[in-house]
Amino acid sequence: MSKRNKSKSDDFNDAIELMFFAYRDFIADPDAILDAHGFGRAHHRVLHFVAGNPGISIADLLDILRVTKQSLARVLRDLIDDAYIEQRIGAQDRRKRLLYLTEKGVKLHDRLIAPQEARFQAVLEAIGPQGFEQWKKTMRLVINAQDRDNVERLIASSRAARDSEEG
Amino acid sequence: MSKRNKSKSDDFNDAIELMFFAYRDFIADPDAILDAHGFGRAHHRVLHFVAGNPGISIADLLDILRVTKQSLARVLRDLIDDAYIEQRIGAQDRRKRLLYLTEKGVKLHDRLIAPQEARFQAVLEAIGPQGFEQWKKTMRLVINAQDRDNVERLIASSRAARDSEEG
DNA sequence: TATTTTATGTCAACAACACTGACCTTTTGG
DNA sequence: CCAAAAGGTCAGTGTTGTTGACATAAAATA
Repeated sequence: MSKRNKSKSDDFNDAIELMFFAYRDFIADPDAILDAHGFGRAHHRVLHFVAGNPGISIADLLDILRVTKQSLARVLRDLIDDAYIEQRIGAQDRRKRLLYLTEKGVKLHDRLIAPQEARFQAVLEAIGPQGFEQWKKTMRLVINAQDRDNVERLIASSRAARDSEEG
Repeated sequence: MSKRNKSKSDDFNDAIELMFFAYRDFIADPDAILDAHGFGRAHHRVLHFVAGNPGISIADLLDILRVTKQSLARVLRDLIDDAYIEQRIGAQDRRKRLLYLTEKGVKLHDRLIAPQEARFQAVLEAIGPQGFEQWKKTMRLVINAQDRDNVERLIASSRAARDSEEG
């Protein structure tokens, strides 16, 4: 018997490669749409998290994206100049610039997530609701333990934002 | 009953955000190690796929990474100059430059994947072997349908490469 | 009220990593 | 012999990230 059994290190290597390839395809979808607008992935990320967290402050957005404010400023400037995002001065704290998608911004964001939703629709159809829930549960475990609570809160708040629009 | 049920669009948005955050943490692990060597993520990707596919040609590596040869050339030059990777002229086709990790390259690659293996070790312990297999099955479905066979072949060949070293 | 801190904006320089386009050599295969 | 394939390289460009420094307005505090 020279044939080796499947080892743990095999399993983990599979997982590492699956993360790479799955993310590569997942993120490649919206690129063509972005290109047509002269935008990049950085713009996409900003649109997405402003969509999910309307009224978010610059500081909070920086925390999510984990980039410097100079880096954020560039893409945010593009999005504001082209009227995809608007800033409103905070009511309680007038130092804060609260970010909202404009109607135009909502439309672009919808177009960007459409192929990603379609991708997961196909996954859901293939494995069923239970399997899909299992997968999400597992993905949560891939996230750093100390970040999980924050991510849960973010996901919950973006649900709430979507509910109040669609509902 | 003003409370909305959980909708499909909620599920998909969860999935999209989980992909973002899981990948962010997953990929952040090796960065500190890379920094110490003056390398970046591009170097990591090259090391990883040469490790999994010893003797791979430039063209095949370009197919996997989906970058231009000019982009690959830069990081490959760094890795060859610092003796992490060596090139051998193809025996059958002398035009080909087959890539192999040196001993030094193997060591660096081992250090880079260690935190990622540890991450998935923790996931495996939390959900068990069955759940882990389910997760991998689902991740395969996230990959573009037309790419799945290629990815399967790649994963299989990197298993074989590891087996012949460790076994 | 005076001072400090916070939130944000902005300028400049730089680096990593991707791109396009062009051109070159070596080797293979018809 | 000659076209095609595999690879290397040079030059220029763009996106996205970084540091560091400095500015302003508003809030918080002494």
